[in-house]
Parts: sequence; structure tokens; C-alpha cells
Amino acid sequence: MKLSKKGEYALRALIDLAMNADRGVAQAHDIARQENIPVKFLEQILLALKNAGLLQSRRGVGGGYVLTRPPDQITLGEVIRLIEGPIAPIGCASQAAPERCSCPDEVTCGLRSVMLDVRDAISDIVDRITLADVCERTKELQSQKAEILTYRI
Amino acid sequence: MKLSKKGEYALRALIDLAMNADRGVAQAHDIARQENIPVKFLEQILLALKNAGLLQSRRGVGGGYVLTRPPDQITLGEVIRLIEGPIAPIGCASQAAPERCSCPDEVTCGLRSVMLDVRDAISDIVDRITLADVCERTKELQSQKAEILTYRI
DNA sequence: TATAAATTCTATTGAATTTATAGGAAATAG
DNA sequence: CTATTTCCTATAAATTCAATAGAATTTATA
Repeated sequence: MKLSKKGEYALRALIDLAMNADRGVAQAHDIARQENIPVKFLEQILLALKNAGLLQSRRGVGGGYVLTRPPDQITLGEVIRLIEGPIAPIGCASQAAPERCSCPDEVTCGLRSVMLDVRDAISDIVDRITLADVCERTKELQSQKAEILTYRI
Repeated sequence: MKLSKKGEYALRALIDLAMNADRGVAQAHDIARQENIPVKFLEQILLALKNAGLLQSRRGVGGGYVLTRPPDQITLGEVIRLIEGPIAPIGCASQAAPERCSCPDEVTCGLRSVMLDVRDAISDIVDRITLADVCERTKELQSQKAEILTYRI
């Protein structure tokens, strides 16, 4: 039920870009350092995101990556599906790319029925939450943390 | 976000056992045939389930496997965690076995916060639904299918 | 008691996937 | 021209997945 490192890194990189959207282009090695991601691995991921149309890039001095769309127009679900494939826990419960599964009769398969519910529950969250939402959450958490530290003094 | 084959097979085998609980012990090769699972692979899985206390087994002629608890006392979540490990999509969002993740500050990590929600949404389903529930669903779906076929005549 | 049936256990293998590294090509600014 | 940065492909290392193999052990029963 886990996201791969690649998927997690992709999300972190995009969130990083969204958090610093005002600063213009960001370079791979800066993102990698900030997010503790192996640079060369990140390069591959950013390239994939670029080829998928989520990022724009510029080569050379002063180059880097920028989001092509505003952060509130990119959902986590879109990114996850792009990197990881379907969200459903078992192939036969996928909406986008259903697979024929091993059970005797898919139509009457109770497990499939439950897994359809699980997929819906996950996509209810990840298809609704955007990069902008994650940024907002982060900022909220940061201010909450600052508050606690203030009280401590 | 996917279940491994091992996890899927474990669930299918247990559901199969629950569906046929009245027939007493079931043999590995019968379950394997019914569920289209490689026998020897299934043997390993059944052994793991037995060692975890979910199954009882008897060797020799007339032997096989039985559930140790009634089907309404075994949740899908228990089985999934047993075979797959934590349900959380990223390590730092796990309740049972939290991992330190790569992000600069876990406490203020927006992604982690979202993934905590996802984990909750998944466990809300799989920790509530038991093998008995899945059997019931299957039977419902079967009778629905039969109904449709009847209308067609 | 011999035999067949069934689980138990461990090893290992092959394939696929994941994760990461390497290095050079191409573009760009100054 | 040079330094910087992305682009692209290859490949390697590690891990996991899925499956296979085979012998040991237990059990019923003929």
C-alpha cells in the first residue's frame, strides 16, 4: 500500500516548487538539497514531470524548473497516477486501467467490491487536495509550531 | 499504492476459507485451484498465516487449514498489516511503525499531514470490514447477478 | 505396518522493479 | 569561450516479488 520513493520524491519536489513559486525557477540541485533527494535521481523525476507537462524547464545558466500551472490546479492524485499508476489496491478495482484479476467471477467478488471502496476513499482525498492545499497546511503547521515555541519562553 | 500478490492471495485464501467455513478443513491445493493461485506460493502464505495465529492446520490424510477465529473476528486490515506491513502510503505517516522520513521537518510537513488522512481513510475501511462482511457482500452480489439473469429469461 | 496424503520448512532461483549512479550531449547566459 | 544547467541514456546495485523444488514430518487408513 506504499508509495514508491520516486512517487514520494516527485510530490516533495512539486510541493517545494509550489512553496517557492514566487522565487521563479528552481534548480534541481537546490531542490535535491532541500528535500534530501539524490540529485541524479531527482533529475530523472523532474524530466518525467516535464514530459508530462507539469513542469517547464530552462537549460543553462540561470535555468531550472517552474510549474506550468498554478499550484491550486495540480492535485496530488494527478501526480501519483502519473508516477505510480492506478491508485486502486488491486488491479481489478482500478477505474482508469482495470485489469482482469485471478478470481473466478469479478462481478460477484466481495474483495473487489471492498477495494473499490478503498480506491474511492483514497481518491476522494488525493484528487481533491492540490499542491496549494499542501502548502497551506505546511504554513499552518509551521505557525502552530511557532506558537508552541512562543508559549514555552 | 498497490497490494502485493502475496497480500492479495492471503486475503483471497482467507475469504475462501470463510466462505466454506461449514465444510471443515480446506486443503491448500483446493484453495489454490479455486482462486487461481500457484499452489506452492500459497503454501508459504498459508504457513505465514498459521504462524501468525490466523489459521490452524492439520497434517496428513484429511488434513488442511481452518480459521482459528470466526470470520467476523478477522478484519482485512489485520491481514494486510501482517503480510504487507503498515498501511500508510509513506513511512512517516504510519501509526504502528513510524519511520523517520527525508523531509526537513516532520512536524510541519504538509505531505505527511495529507498522508495521515489517507492512512485514516484506508484504515477506516479495512479495519472495520471483516472476512464475514466480505462473504456477505459476495453473496449479495451473487444473488443480484442471479436476479438479473432471471429477468433476462 | 505400509502407504498415500497432506502440511512443514528451507533453500534457491529467476524476473522484475526500484533506487541510484555515471557520463556525456545540448543549450544558455554572460 | 566558459561555466552552468538541463537532457538523455545506459547501467549497476539492491531489493522485492513470484515461483519452484524437494525433502522432512505428520496423519489416517487399508
